[in-house]
Amino acid sequence: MQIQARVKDQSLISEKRRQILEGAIQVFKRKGYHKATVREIAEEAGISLGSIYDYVNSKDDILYLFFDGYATTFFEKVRSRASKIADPLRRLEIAYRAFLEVAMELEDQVMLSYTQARYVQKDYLKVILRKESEIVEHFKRIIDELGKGPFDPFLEANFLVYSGVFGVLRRWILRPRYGREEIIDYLVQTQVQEMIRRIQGKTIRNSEFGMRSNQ
Amino acid sequence: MQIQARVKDQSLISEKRRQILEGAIQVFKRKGYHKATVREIAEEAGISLGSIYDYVNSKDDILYLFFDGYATTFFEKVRSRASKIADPLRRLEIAYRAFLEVAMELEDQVMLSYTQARYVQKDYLKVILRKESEIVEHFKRIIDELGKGPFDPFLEANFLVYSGVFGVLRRWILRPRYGREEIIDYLVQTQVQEMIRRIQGKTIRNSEFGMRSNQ
Amino acid sequence: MQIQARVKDQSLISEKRRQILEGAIQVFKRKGYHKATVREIAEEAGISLGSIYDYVNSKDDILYLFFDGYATTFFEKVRSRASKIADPLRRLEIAYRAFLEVAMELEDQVMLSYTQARYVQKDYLKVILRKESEIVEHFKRIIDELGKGPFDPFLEANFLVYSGVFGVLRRWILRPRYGREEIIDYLVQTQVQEMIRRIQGKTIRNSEFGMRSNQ
Amino acid sequence: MQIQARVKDQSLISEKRRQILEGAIQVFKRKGYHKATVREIAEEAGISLGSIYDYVNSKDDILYLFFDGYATTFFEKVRSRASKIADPLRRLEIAYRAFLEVAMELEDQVMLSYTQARYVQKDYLKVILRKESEIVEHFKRIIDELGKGPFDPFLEANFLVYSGVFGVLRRWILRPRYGREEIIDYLVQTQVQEMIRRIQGKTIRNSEFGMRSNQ
DNA sequence: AATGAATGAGCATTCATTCAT
DNA sequence: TATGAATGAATGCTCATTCAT
Repeated sequence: MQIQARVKDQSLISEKRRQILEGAIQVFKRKGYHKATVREIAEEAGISLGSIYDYVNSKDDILYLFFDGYATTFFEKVRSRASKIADPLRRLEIAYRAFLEVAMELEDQVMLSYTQARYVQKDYLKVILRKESEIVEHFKRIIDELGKGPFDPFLEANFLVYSGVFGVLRRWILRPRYGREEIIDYLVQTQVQEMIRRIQGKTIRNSEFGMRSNQ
Repeated sequence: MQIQARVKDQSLISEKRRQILEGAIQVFKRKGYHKATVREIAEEAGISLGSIYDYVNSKDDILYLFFDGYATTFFEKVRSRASKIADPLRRLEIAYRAFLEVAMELEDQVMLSYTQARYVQKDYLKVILRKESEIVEHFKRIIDELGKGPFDPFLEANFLVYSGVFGVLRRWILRPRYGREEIIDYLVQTQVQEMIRRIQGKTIRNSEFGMRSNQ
Repeated sequence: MQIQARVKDQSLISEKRRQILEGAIQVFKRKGYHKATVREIAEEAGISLGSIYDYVNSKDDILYLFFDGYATTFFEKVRSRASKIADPLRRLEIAYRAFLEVAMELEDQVMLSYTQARYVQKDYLKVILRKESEIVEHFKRIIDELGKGPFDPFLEANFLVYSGVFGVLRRWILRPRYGREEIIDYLVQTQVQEMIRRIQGKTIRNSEFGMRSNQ
Repeated sequence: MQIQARVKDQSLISEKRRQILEGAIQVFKRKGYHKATVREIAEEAGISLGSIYDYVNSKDDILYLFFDGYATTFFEKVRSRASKIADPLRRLEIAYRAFLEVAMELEDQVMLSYTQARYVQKDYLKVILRKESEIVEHFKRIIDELGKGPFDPFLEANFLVYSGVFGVLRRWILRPRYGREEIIDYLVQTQVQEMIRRIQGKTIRNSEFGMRSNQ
């Protein structure tokens, strides 16, 4: 889905749109999509109000661009941390951990994505959902390699992804009590480890499992 | 938190507010809180525009009343299905199943609750969150009775509740593929059964576990 | 100008209208005619909202009734204090002093009358102005008896009446500094005494002039 | 007290505000502040409804701007006609005459100022009253130079100013009968001349007094 | 390409008035 | 007669979008 711009220079378009999105995210974070005004976004982006419409056709477009950029970034970040480790058990853990870390890194965007999704126009929504489902597919492929378990792997993958944003979506209740790592460990052990057990009947011991992937 | 009404008759207030909320939920479902107009809510509720303001002081109040009613109803429904069964293992399963069923029953409201929560005014939000956390407490108490497990029971309870709305929040992707019962069974078995296992080290066999609680 | 009432009983009408006006004056004082709501007037009057419309046809009517009542009361009060003293010099002073005292007594109504007059409907306005001009006529007649002076007596009478509400209309600046009597004496001596001097060429000595008429 | 504008260009702001005020005064004259709608003001001002809010934050602001502009203009006009004549007797007469002429020149604004003053917001009111009291101070200073009279000079100054708008506030009754000059002469002779007499014991003969100051 | 002033459709809210009980 | 719930026209204000410069 290509958004039309009045301006021709492609590299200028990318640069300005990046600027606009940066501003928009700040404003969306503060007040959500609806209460955000284009004026405020322009100010936050350090661009003139009129100029926004040289790069975007409507306020809706900004939301779409946000989702589009977010989905792309998210997926790329997760994939870039994918390991080449052959062992599918470790691969799943590492991929999930990467997902959790990226979700926390982009927590504002994740939050926005889950609360503002319904406001993108129908035709845009499809594009976004297609992108979002790539991440589910990514996990499904890894799960498939584990072998056949008692549940449909697509369902498992969907729940895994859903579980992965628990720390972000419930942060207002979790944050004051639990540290980032605590939540990550909890999720890795209760979701990934148990998924592996139920598919392969194996229990991975803590000594070899649950180590932080970074550092 | 009491919402003032211009009208005195309490039973009339309840009745009209119910009517208003019914209309509001329809409209919120279609367009979300912000795009919903009070006019449209009035129409949908079969009440005149001006009359809405006899029962409610602002559009914000309608959102608050929705959340308040939703949280109360939800909790009551879940609690009303609580069993007197002494066995804490079965109690947890039955409570969780009840939660899942109520969430699906009230799916529109659950959905709204998760996407529109940020739009309630700050002072109202506190009241609502207090109510919502009761449900977490409810599960925490049941979990506590299982004994001491490897994770903080409040964290476990929070995740359990979060997992319980998976089927609703992801319905657009799950619905076309999986039936209600399939999702319920999946969640009961992967979340409750495995939680029990990790706390008590017991595995409940499928033959005695995972049966539908209704019928 | 007769205001129609839905109710027949004349004495009931008078009584209720008095009640309504009492409430209305309180509210008008607080917020002026426009910001006063009929609901608030009803509350203040201790009468039901709907019932107001049994005695009055519109909010405008209330304003008219206020002016009508005010003008009548004012004139009657001033006239009732008129003396039978034959000396026209003393008569003028006594009448003016009576006017000042009544204006201060009814200061809220005087104030309302001067600030809200423009909001009565055109056809009502005529009736009110006719009544108000009676008071000017009253003074003109007294002035006429003084003899022929250098200025048109109607102009003199008008200014006299205008000067008489100085203490009320400027009370926010005068009140903190000057007492009631101080203002009255100032006006009597500068307006009445000098008017007499310019008409009759006489100066009334303070010993025989400027004494308070009451007590 | 500075009113914020969305627009930056100061000279544009002045120009448009002038335009808005011009329109507002027309509408206020016709229906008073409350019945005036912003829509109507916009039309009368030849500006779009939305644009009004680029120069003003609320309808209240328009009223404030009116008062502020009026008080400033009035004072400047009066002061600009102040003479350098050393004789304080003549100075008082000339200043009063200037006041009367300005009041009649700005009669619509004077009228509005006296009837709509109560509708400005509290915090704005202070600013306006401070400005208005400058004119009283102006006269008090001139009176002070006449010497010590029987009454408090601040009280005298206040009444003088009050008397000065008689012709405007009572125009509906005076206008059909008396000309502008007739009213001016009446006020000058009865208020200023007699004030001088009572302070200095002098009578200024008509031959040297009461001549029009212009032409 | 960039700017920001101008536009007006759209919305929440108020309140005089009506009318069923 | 009295009551107060119901009605909807009217109004202040916002904000996405356009367009002249």
